[in-house]
Amino acid sequence: MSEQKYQRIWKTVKAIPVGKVSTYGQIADLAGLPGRARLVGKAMGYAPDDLQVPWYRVMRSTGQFAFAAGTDLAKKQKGLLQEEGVVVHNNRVKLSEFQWQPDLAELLFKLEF
DNA sequence: CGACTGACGCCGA
DNA sequence: CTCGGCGCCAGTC
Repeated sequence: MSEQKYQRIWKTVKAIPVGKVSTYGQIADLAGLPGRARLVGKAMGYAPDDLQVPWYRVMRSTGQFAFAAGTDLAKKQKGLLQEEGVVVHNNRVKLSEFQWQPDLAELLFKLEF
């Protein structure tokens, strides 16, 4: 199995700081898998609980949640983000304000690729 | 092996 | 802003 890819994706997602969000596409790029946004989505679903991957900080490139408004997961995601101070409006987040802007030093330190 | 299915993304109408 | 269409790729049937 391509366990290796998932490991890299999970590690990258864990590097997202509290109070910030990222997108599936951005994670794919940072994990060295450009164009594999869908794979990131799968990786979130397969992520083991004990890894404590902050999947709720990852959304679509539009700032929309990955789930339809009203669903359990969407509500959970909204709650968790608001606890971190991220403003959520109509099932979406203002990326221009909350998207994670990783700097090289941070990536080298946390990802170690 | 082909068809279908997504926690996606971009572009054009 | 909404649709439709296409690219992408691991899993499943």
